[in-house]
Amino acid sequence: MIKVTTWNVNSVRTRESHVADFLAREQPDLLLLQEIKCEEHQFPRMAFKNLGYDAVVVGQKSYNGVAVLHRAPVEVLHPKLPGMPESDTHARFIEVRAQGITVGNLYLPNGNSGGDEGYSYKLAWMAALRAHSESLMDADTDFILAGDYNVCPTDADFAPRALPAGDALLRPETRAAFNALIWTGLTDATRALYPSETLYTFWDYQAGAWDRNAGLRIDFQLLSPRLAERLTHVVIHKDERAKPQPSDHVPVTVKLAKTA
DNA sequence: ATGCCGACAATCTGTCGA
Repeated sequence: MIKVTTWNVNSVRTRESHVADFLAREQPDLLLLQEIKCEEHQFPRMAFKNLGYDAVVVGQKSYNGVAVLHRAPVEVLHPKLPGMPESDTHARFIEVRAQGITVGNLYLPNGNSGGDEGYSYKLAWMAALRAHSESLMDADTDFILAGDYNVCPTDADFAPRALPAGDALLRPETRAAFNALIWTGLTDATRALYPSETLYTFWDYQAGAWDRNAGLRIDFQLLSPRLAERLTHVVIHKDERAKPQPSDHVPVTVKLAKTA
């Protein structure tokens, strides 16, 4: 069995105790973090090392940033998304190899800020992610692409009035790009096990979104075909959002059965 | 709800998030 969790923590330094509590309680093999909002030297390694977890970190000052916490050794395959230009300095992707699986941890651009340029960046990022998935499929790799996608793929993935019309998370071009990624052969783990339930992974801090359950489902674990066949459990750790000083996102865990 | 909350950098207000 392998257990992998993705979690946009909205600052790993602010959420250090929440992350430590989660590791101690849930013991995932891999914890994929997004929006750590710090540089690598600021990452609170010791708090997690004490629990038996090491970290590989791709950080930057103030914004973005991703990390993978792991108990067994991992190999870093890519510290940024293949296909994006060198000039792109956003810390949004890290891919590791662990326990016979390639795991891409991603923080996809929001696309609502920066005008046309900001939205074009989102679409370029999604096109590169799709191309990367195709290349992994062509190589017959077992892989997971997980993280904060900043996409509501269908109208079932956001609460009524939780987003304004025309938001970058639900524009037709955004959804088309997400579908194109899925159509490389990926399975949305949550929908594979819960095809028609109302499920969210994010609730805005504003406007009482949590109290009104005005949420979004934007955190996904997408599985390559053989891994999809091994999928046994998906857990959306909704209780994390009710804690004091929570992230606006909650963790999403998948469990995959051992290979036969 | 083109900003209600929250994090960050800077220094108190601006930017970003989704």
